Amino acid sequence: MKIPHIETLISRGPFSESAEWKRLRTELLAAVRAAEWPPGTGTFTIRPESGKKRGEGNGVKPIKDRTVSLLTAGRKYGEMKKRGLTDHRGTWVAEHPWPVGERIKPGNMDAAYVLQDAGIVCLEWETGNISSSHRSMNKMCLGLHKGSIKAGILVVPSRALYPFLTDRIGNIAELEPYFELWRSTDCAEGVLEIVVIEHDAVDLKAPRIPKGTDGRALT
Amino acid sequence: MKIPHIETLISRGPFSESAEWKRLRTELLAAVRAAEWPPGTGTFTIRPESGKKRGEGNGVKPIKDRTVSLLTAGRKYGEMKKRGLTDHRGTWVAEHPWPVGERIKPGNMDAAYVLQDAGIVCLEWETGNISSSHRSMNKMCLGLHKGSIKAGILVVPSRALYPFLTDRIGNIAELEPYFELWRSTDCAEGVLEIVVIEHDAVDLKAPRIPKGTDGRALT
DNA sequence: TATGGATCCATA
DNA sequence: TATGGATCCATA
Repeated sequence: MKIPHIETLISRGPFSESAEWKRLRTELLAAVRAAEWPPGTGTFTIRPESGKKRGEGNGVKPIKDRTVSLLTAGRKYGEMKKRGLTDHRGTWVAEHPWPVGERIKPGNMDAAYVLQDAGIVCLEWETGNISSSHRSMNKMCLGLHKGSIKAGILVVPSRALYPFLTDRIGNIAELEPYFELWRSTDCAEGVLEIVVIEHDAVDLKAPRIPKGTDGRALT
Repeated sequence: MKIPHIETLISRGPFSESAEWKRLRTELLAAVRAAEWPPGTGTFTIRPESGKKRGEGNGVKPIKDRTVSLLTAGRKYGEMKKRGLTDHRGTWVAEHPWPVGERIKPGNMDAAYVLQDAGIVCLEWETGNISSSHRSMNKMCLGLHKGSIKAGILVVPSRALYPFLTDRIGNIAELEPYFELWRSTDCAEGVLEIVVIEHDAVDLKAPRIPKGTDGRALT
């Protein structure tokens, strides 16, 4: 997978300049670049078919799988907790709960790295509706505002990849008008970045990425 | 329709204390209270049937219609523009475009009041997915941040009304963890409020609010 | 093409 | 019940 652009919205304070963050960022970007289609090819080739119509084009669910599993090596927060493993310092963990919000638990992060000292680096890979990307960004901004995360990274498709995926998926173009708002987030320190992804190649003979409704009786 | 709660997130500067704002707010709340079901009854009676399952419960689209038409008296921005009417000062107008964002036009407001001096009071009635409420809030925060709107009001269902409507509709409970973030919006002046709505009564014999064919609905 | 929305899904 | 999706719709 290509990364045509990285938008750095916030980068402030000692952690943003630390060797640890540089290492984690490099690791994370390498895992994003390792996303592939079809599986096992080492590159991301998309079938150029519009995703807007029912049952056509490419679904989005499998796209992030390899990145998350490369980073976390299969460590999932919930499963580890069942086995009594609750100290994740120094590792990436999938499905890590959010440390913000008291009255309502705000769901899980796609992946998180728990720092040795204190704080969390959070990865959100957006494959939902564009409006869902706003919730992801807000969640990371809230974490930075409250000081409960040290860095937040959102991964979203480029406008070139967007038309081939399920209609109205999160994409960088529609987030741009809001950059100014997120840059102005009231936080003492931290990092907030949006990583843009794009297919390596287009091939009419590439298999479609299945949509979540395949094999299910929707008719 | 009942208004069990109004959450005032921002209220700052001269406009927030002006007689004009007090008048507009009263007008707006009266129009919200005038929402009704079934049409013509003067009260909002909901059929207590879960909206989560396919084809069951109540859709959301018609709920805001009466409020918007009472406020705007049928004035729609697009239609008036066609007839050469572009000065809306001193009136409420439906489907008013957003004055924020240059590279991408960020859609329309449900209703807006154009002030005599400068600035706009914006009403967003959220009947979309909860994630869509985040986009609405971000849009209003961006408008306040840039000074292009004077007030933003979001209308969302209470948690008591929520279960009877289409699954995952915007609701006040899921927005609460983010109040702290929106309160901290960097803006010089303005008003930001969330108006919570709830049915007046429940009746097993009330007609269902019809659902449309969006999303994963069939036919 | 572009944008806000509306509707169900998967899983804990 | 609760939460983050995933998918398709309506309209300009």
